[in-house]
Amino acid sequence: MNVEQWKEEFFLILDEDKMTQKQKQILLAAVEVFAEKGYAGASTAEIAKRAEVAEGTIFRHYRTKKELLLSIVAPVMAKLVAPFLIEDIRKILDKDFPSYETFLRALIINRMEFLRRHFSVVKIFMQEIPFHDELKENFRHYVIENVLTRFKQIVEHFQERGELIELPVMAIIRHTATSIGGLLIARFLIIPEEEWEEDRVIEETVQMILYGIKAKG
Amino acid sequence: MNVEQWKEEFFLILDEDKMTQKQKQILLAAVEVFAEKGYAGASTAEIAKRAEVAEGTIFRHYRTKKELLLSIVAPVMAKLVAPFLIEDIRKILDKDFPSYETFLRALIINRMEFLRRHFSVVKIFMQEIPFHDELKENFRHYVIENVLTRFKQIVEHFQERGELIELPVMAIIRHTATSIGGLLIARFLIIPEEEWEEDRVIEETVQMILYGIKAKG
DNA sequence: CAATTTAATGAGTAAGTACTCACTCTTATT
DNA sequence: AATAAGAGTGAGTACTTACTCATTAAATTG
Repeated sequence: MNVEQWKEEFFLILDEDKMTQKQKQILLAAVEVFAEKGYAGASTAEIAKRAEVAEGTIFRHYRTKKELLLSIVAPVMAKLVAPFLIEDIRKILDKDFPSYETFLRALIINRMEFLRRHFSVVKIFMQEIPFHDELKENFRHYVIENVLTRFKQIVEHFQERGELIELPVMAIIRHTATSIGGLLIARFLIIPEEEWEEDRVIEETVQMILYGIKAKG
Repeated sequence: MNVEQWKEEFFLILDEDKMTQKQKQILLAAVEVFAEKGYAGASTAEIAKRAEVAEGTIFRHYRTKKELLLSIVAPVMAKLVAPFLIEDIRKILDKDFPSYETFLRALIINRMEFLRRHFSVVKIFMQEIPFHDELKENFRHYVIENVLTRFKQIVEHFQERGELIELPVMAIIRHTATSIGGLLIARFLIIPEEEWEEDRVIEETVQMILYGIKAKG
């Protein structure tokens, strides 16, 4: 995966201007090593070496190794829920998303773009979640508070309009999220080297989510 | 999660009889610590302590820490693909699985039972896959060789019979696996404490996979 | 340009780390 | 009961770990 690809975007999330050159090198190297070996398996010595920086410099900017991890992961996690941060989702519905299908398509494209930019950091985040209570807590708060409540509104909206079946809202959300997540994992984690016709697989996925895989008639 | 629950089954996979009492304690403790802190974050000192065994005893039975990890993970991985190991899947189809729906339902129930028994070890396995090439290689071989080829046969079979839509086989497999995986992750990882009406959510999942979430008419 | 703050260094430290080994204890075999 | 073989031990080893601190270099300010 190409470092250059997400580098700029990554520093747009942090406030890059207030960082020294060496600090940027440290973050870049840390992302690399954390993604490769995991937090526990990564040594500050190696991060320093790859950043071409003295080990002490790391601890001038980050008091502990864990603080370094959080400074990488936290801002990306904040952006992870971005598409659900819209103040009043109901104003967006019908206008921008006249159907669940339109919404679905936009969501998939949006999340694909996000992962293309921040894959390394998201990978670190997912790898480390089981071992750090701060991450777990933070994630639960973000997801439940923002994503889940908005997502519920959306599903209920289209259920009221008769476009979605009357299964439990959580079941529909789970199935939608799961199907999109599966596509993203296949695309970026399992077989990233394959030539993906993204437009086609997105359409296939939308179709399967909405109409299932059973033949009609 | 309940240790007692999977303990017996776990030792059925290994050949328990040829192990000493202390060796069993070591394995049990290792599973516990690996699941909690990850491989790199787990120290042999702590494993020994929890197993109530001297640290040297661990290395009497396992030459390295990694050998200990593999001895836990390998046999469970072998069983992971069990439902697809049937010699000739075509003999099973139509007789035991007259429809994809029947097959789906059986698969979900089977995998749920499996996870209920081996959740800790599967968790370790999934946590460590990114960091150990042996695991990655082994998994790829098992999955591609066994699961994928059989699964392809099954999907093609029901496509020929006109029960499944004519999307690419891999797309259908991905969507099926993804939907089941999502259910299992929600059930055992994200909200295991919730009271799950398993029969109901299984039926919901089967329905959504086959018919989607769009209302008819 | 001098003064002061801030960034960067790398040798040093105490607390781990996985693993070894000479030894003892237990169990099975003759 | 004597012998052999394996299981279990825990102090010891060489090495790595995250983190500190006195010192030097660079940048910022009056």
